[in-house]
Amino acid sequence: MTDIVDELRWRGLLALSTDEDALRKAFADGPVTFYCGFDPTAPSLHLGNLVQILTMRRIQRAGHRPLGLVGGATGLIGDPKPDAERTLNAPDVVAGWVGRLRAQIEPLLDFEGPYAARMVNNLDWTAGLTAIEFLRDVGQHFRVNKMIAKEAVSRRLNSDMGIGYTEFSYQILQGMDYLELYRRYGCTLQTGGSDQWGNLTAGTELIHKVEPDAVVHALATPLIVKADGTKFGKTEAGTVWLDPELTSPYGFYQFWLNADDRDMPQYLRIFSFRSRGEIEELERQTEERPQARAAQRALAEELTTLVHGAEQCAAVVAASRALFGQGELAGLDEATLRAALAEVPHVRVAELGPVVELLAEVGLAPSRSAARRTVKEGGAYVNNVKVAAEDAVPAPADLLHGRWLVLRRGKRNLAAVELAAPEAG
RNA sequence: GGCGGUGUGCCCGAGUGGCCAAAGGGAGCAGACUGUAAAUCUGCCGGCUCAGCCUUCCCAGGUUCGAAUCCUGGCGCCGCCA
Repeated sequence: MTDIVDELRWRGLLALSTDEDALRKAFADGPVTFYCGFDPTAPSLHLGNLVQILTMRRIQRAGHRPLGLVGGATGLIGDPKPDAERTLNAPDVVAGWVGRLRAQIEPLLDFEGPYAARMVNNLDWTAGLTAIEFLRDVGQHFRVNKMIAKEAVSRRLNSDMGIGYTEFSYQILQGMDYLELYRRYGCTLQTGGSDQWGNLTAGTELIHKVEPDAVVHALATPLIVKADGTKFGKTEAGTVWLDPELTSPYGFYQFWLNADDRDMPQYLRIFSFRSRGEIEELERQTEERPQARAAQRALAEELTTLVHGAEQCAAVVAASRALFGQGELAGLDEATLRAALAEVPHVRVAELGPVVELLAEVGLAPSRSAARRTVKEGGAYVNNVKVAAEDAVPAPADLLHGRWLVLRRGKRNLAAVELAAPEAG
């Protein structure tokens, strides 16, 4: 059996750690209770958070106990960003987000058996704390000299905007979390992104001070850097969220399917639960037959199934095939067509207007002027047939099953138009 | 509080009275090529009832036949001084 540290290293998930040999020994000596925190700063987690959840899942599978922490308290304060002050969210909003994040993390961890996971909320041990207790009992262990040395804090201190006391205190709260989890559950490892390194070590340092005998560790995953230099986890539409309301399962699947070949080895290792042999085989296929996109398909299906379920995954795979199948739209039965179109932007009209109007209405073009340009450039399609004239109007005969039109702009921007059924009687 | 500077389209940035819907770059979009990838080349890149018209250059007034460009007031940002 492979050592989990070796595996994480092979997968490129190990950017920083406190003491690798000590950590390796701890893993070997028996179940390690470890935690990773997620702050409710939005109604959903995103792909960056998914790296952390899946890393927890990996460590759990290697025989260790995860604590999934949702930051009901830290989410009220805000982790300092190097470039800007965060806006504070209302307590009831944050509380609502706590519940949503929990629901996203839980299905990805195992809550049964000897290595059962547990969810915790740091509001539980901070809400009742008085200001005096906080300053005397916790504050005394933190040296401001060290606190201002942390990357995000020092960047802000050296900028014109400075940093507010609220955000400055963040690392104390996160340090307390680790100490609290050490005391409550014997937690001896915290994982997180490398941007969290300062916060991770704030915790280990605090524990070393107040629990001299404790041996605790921290482990950070690297920032994912794409081959083209752009930020990972974003599309033109913005952040890729785990919540199906914010990013449709179709959009989620398409994100992976459209990944750059050069990023595939990295993505497979970080996100896939396939064996090393299978991953290397997929990497080989990408090199030999890139046009088949075997790795993209495999990873897209694996992750869509994991996050959205097998049923949703099958639906979006079918939808993608139907919508990108070469001109076979007319051959699709209505149920398949309807399911496929449910995955793309959709508009219902009472009568068929010009193509330019439909493109703008369904959102494929930001304005009619832009839609007109697209048609002029030959980038607009109705049912996979290029629109030739600027003033073209779809004919009733173009309707699939008497009511559907598939609009496309460019190669991959799809939308559906549905003709509302005529008034009965 | 004083003095000086600055505010242009998604971002950076040129433009100091008409030839300005506004140079150039970046981002983005489309086409060719392809594999729903990357790279490259070409075109586009305020809106509209599109060979024309309408609304823009921080905001509000003013000068002028005509203002992104000049004047007055306001607001924001930056720097130096107190």
